[in-house]
Amino acid sequence: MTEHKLENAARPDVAGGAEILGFRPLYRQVKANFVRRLVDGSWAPGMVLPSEGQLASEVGVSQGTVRKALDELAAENLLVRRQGRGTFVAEHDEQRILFQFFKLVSDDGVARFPDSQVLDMVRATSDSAERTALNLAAEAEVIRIRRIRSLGGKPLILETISLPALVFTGLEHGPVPNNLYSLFATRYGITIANACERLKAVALKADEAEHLGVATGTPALEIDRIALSLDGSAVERRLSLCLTEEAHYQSDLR
Amino acid sequence: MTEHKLENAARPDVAGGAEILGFRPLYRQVKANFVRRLVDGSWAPGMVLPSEGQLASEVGVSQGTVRKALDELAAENLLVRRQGRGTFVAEHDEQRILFQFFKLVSDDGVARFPDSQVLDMVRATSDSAERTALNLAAEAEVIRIRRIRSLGGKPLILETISLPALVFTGLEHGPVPNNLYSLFATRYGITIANACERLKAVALKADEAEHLGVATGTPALEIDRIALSLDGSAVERRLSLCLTEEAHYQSDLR
DNA sequence: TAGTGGTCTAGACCACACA
DNA sequence: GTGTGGTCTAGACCACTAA
Repeated sequence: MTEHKLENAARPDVAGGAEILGFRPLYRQVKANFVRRLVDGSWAPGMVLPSEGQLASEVGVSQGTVRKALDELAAENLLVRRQGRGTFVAEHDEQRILFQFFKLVSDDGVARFPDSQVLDMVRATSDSAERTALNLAAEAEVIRIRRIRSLGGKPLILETISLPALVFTGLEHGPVPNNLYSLFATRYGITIANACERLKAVALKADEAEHLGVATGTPALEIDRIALSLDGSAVERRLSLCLTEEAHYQSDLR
Repeated sequence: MTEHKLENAARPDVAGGAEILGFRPLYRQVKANFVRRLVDGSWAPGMVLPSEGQLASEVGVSQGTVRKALDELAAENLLVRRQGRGTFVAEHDEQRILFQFFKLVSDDGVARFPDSQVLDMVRATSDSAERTALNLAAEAEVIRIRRIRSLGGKPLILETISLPALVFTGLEHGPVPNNLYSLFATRYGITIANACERLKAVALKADEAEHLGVATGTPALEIDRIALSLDGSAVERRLSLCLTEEAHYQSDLR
């Protein structure tokens, strides 16, 4: 049986162990413990977790404390809880991507997943923007993928994806699936947990415009995404140029 | 003393009252009760709420149930909880607006609140876009405000705000503060709870460009915001044209 | 019918703010 | 010190799912 211990014995912080770092609630430690299992792959996407009671006795806390840890992970979309069935490790299926990461929606309100057509894929020395985005050392190499994404046969997005070559070894040989994040998970054990995007309006350059079948200078929405893995490290930079004649970026402020 | 009752007596749903609508947890009813107090103004922005224990005995449930309702409201930014001090009704101060509603950030990463200069303010018949956004009847009137928002003296945003004239009576006479949402709350008792934004890239028209001091055709980020009040009704439409040479729209995907 | 997550309760204790 | 929210526990019962 695999070992999954908390920081200390029974009640680490209460029994003295958190003098400097301040107070660290038990359920946070339990949560960190669970995140570790997600990172190291002992809890893989799609799996059913043990029941709350089992987990509770395993880590030596009450069921309510386990519940609070699981609830937070579910709120972060890392787990999915279903009453009567169990708690599952979230998968990067199209539905989740569409819901969580794909904010470009057709103006008629229907959210669809675009298909993609790869233009080129190279392994090259990173440029400075890539190094900043991905926290790379000078001279580090990246795998660079360019593709066109279309909705209903109409080119909509010109996408440039940069990945650290050291992490995604061998990716440049082989096909590029439409759903990259699913590949990251299955082939490299890397879960994309969240991302931040910076949006600007830009005028398309000649070559960009040509790929999208519009005139040079056409305004486009530039989305500069940095995707973070479960452990918080930047693992993907994705620069998208989007036509917004018949689509828009949906942002909900709560 | 004001009356603040739950739907039924002690345990409405458990004691039979939720046959058709399905199950409605007690803490949701408590939450709805609390939202009502926020809407009708008996809990006004800035106020301290009674303690959890007091609320619990008032509505006749356990402290844990009240806690769960309060926690959800805090998660929705309607309340602010501070350990050792109490639970407060959220205010629309600059900090909150900056954090919750203002997503345009200078590229250097410093988030600042822009000043604004009103171009004009009229009361007029709504156009069709405004009627759709605000759910207005044909011929309904709106108050329309146009203003320039600047950061460090540099024009950044051309903003057109449309408000239902029937709701914001008399607003067109009188000064327009920089922080409109605070005015909505204090003068009209309307709390902006959340908003949704649709973003596009557009080319500036001649008059728009002139106001912003750039060339006609310059690409701009168009933000079409619909702001909803606590009760879920659309109370503001705000169309912003933003220059994104030195700023960007920050969107975090979790 | 058995097992899971979801709700509700009651009580103890901890961390924090303020007078 | 006193009062607040925050954590942790234990146990009962409810709602949902699947066998």
